[in-house]
Amino acid sequence: MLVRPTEAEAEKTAKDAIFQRKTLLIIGNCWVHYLGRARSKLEPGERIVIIKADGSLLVHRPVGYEPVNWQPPGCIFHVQTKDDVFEVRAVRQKPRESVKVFFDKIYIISALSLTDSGQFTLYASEEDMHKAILLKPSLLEEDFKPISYEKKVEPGFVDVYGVDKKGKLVVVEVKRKTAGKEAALQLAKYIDAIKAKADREIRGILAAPNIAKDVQRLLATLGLEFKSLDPRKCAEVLKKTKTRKLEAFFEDETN
Amino acid sequence: MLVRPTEAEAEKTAKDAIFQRKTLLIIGNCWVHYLGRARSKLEPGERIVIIKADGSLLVHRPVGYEPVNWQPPGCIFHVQTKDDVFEVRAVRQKPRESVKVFFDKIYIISALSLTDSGQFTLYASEEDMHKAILLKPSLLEEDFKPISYEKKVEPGFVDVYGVDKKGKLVVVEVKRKTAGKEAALQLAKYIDAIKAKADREIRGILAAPNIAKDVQRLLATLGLEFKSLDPRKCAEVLKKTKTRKLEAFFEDETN
DNA sequence: AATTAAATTTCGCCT
DNA sequence: AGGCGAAGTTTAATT
Repeated sequence: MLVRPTEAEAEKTAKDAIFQRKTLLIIGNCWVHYLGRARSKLEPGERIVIIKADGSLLVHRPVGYEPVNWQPPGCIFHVQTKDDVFEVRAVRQKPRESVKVFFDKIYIISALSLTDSGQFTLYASEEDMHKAILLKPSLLEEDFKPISYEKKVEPGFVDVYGVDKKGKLVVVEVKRKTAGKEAALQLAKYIDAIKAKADREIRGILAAPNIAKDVQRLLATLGLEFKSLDPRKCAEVLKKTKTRKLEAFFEDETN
Repeated sequence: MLVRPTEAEAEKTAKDAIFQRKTLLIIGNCWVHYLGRARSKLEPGERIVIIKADGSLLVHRPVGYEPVNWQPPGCIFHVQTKDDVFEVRAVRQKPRESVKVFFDKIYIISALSLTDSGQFTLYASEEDMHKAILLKPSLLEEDFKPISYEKKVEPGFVDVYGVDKKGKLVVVEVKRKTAGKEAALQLAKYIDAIKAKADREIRGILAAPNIAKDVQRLLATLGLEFKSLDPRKCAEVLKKTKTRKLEAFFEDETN
């Protein structure tokens, strides 16, 4: 790690770090040009720039969650110094775009060998909610029997598909947060598509923690139903139920 | 900036930085718990953690564009050391959620006073506006058919050149900002030049986000037309249009 | 405050 | 490689 390096030192550090696939951290005064899907210009200021081993680049201002400029993984980097300005260029193909970062002052440059094999787990995703319904169909309603999962029905994929206690077909659209009108419309779209093929009566259920204000009315208009479903409760169901059970379910599905 | 600080040093640095609204950078071995809209757990590994002046938090692994854990702006931070573990907790209200980062090794901790007032502009240049018209001629008017682009016509270059639905020649002058009288005069000059060669009736259209007050009258006098054209709308057209198409346009410029 | 729509969205899964 | 949908999406604009 170097504090207040010369351009030459910075250039060598950067080139070595990129070549050795280390994480490169640069803090300094810079300006940025981006050209690709759009085009942008960032006037000079002090920022944190990170270049990762996978070829991604981040330019972070002192405020904001999002990087002001960036490049997704897979870039090729070019480093050079010209007229006392240290330049890093990250070029991506497909889509063709480039980010150029120009430094006139570098406060810190550091090549880091970070080791990170730690597992990341996220609980209570929408997919978890699908699985929870499969494991415990009563979450949706009594005597609901799931038939398939993420079934393709032409406009896209039905989240959960099954029959109710009267044997009527049920299509379920699951949302992990407050369902907006797009969820209701998506469900309606699926139901229309299925009706067009099999001319049967079908129930459509929108399952989500809750629904936006006007959507209740929209659902009624479309002849659809709403069922409150809590993602946390789903996560608990998954946690309690042995993984084996889920595996067993999917085995049956695939055979 | 401290290298390999003790927990006590780290704690003091962190507390001071947060209190003084500096940017705090911590690199070390950590694990992370998140609880809020969802729930997540990240096992130990070496990462870069950034706490910004606006109360946002980022945990970056050595790969990936996105932070593995984060907190949007507006958090309240708590720092403490317990059992040789240095902990930073970021709490957000609405929605209520918290991220806890636990360090057992800190390689670098740095409190940065970054000054960044540089303007960021994401823009459609005048050239982008030309391209947008080529991609979607209806931006100018229905059934407009572009013929050429930046065509040389002696006094200079015509921005866009085409025919309208009646087959009449159309010369378009594009301006990214409010068009002044010089734009109108320039357009008139091009049209005169073309008329001198091919003795045909020609429409002249000045396309810009808007025009200065007097210029409307000048245009009428010169027998020219004005068409409101929003650069941002042009940028959207470019963005929406197939990336492949865009690549072709940008290919020459991204190097 | 809620909600709708866009983002240089990114990311993952599947055809 | 392309297409679709989810995301702890975030963010800006609109109601």
